Amino acid sequence: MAAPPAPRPSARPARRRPDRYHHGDLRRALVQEAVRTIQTQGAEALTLRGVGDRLGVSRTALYRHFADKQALLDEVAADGFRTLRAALRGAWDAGGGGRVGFDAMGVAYVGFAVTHPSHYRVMFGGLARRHGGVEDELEESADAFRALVDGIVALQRDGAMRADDPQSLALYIWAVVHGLAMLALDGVLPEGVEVAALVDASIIRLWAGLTP
Amino acid sequence: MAAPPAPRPSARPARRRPDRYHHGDLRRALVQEAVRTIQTQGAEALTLRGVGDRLGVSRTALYRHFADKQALLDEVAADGFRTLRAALRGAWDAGGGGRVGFDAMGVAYVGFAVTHPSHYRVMFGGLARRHGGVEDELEESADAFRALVDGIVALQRDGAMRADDPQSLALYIWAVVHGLAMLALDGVLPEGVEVAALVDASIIRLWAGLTP
DNA sequence: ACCTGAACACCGTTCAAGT
DNA sequence: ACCTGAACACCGTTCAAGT
Repeated sequence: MAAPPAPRPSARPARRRPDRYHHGDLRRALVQEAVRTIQTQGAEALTLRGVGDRLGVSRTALYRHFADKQALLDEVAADGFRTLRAALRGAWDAGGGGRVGFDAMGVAYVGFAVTHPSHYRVMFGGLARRHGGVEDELEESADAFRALVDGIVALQRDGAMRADDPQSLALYIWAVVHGLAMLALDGVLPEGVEVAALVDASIIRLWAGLTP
Repeated sequence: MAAPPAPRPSARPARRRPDRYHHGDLRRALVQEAVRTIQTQGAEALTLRGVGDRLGVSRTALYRHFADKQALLDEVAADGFRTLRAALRGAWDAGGGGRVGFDAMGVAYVGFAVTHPSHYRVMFGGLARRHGGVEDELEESADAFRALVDGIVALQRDGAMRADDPQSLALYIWAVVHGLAMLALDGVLPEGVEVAALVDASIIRLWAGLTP
């Protein structure tokens, strides 16, 4: 078995190159650490000091890569929309498209929110601010939304869904799954109501309004 | 017409009782001021110092009436649910019940969220914490939910809505309006999409799944 | 270019003290 | 009982300074 590749062999003159700067890509490391913190401890536990500490970096190092804390959160949100879009496309493909694939997308959407509650909240919490800096996030969220519209168009082509404006239908469907996700996250579902069962039942109700 | 009842006539000996402590009901004043601040400046602008200042009271006076800031927010949320419930019942009654009244409730629900965005967020943001202190808020939110269930039962009695379990139907309908409200609040609706038009179209789609 | 340490303004909360 | 002022721990952010 070959030895692991020497890490940047000529890059350290003495023993470690005085441990100059910790990261080749601190920006990425910061986002990853923020995502990890949010997922494990919640968004309110995310402090710049904590992120820096855990990365072995000063608490102001972050400002070399982000304008402020919100800019870091925007990047976290964009990352979440990328993951969500991949989950939606994966569910659609795994279901072989059609109504099965479409339903799988709905389940996958709520499933993402329920398994990443804090991340999901950050994703939507930041979108409200319409001014500069959220372009990346808006781009990614639009991409995720497009996965839904694509499914609708495919279903319409097969005559499986009514021929209304795809974007209008998509907004309505998005509202349904987003509403289910938020109700589940906010813990307002009465005792004994399983999220999965509610989602299944809702998708059946939903389809009654979507058939041609 | 009889004069209005005198407000505790013997309760103030001199003229104002040396202005001792500012309020007969500081607790209520704190909640009102918090609601006002949230409505006009947003929830992130709500600081205990600011509320105290505006009421001419020290910044720690609040702790005589609330365990902490979150307890104040819980009260704010409960107040919001009371207002929401009244708006829903009012819409139902104004529409004379039936499908017209039901649709009016949907419009009123989203309307409340859109006109009180920060308050609406506080109402749901606090519900997630299942531990002590939110009982008032849970009570009020359940009451608002009941306004919806009552409407469903009435419609079912008239044969205007399918005879599924009212609570399950109510959760589904709540998810739709809550999803619409949150999408509108989070500013993710594409340019040119009017909230009112989206709500109207959604209610039509929704009804397709609700008729018997 | 990239990172650091000290400093600043602001926050929620505690607590001994006043009436 | 109800309120106050000083103090504490914690936060995001700025900035002059280091390499």
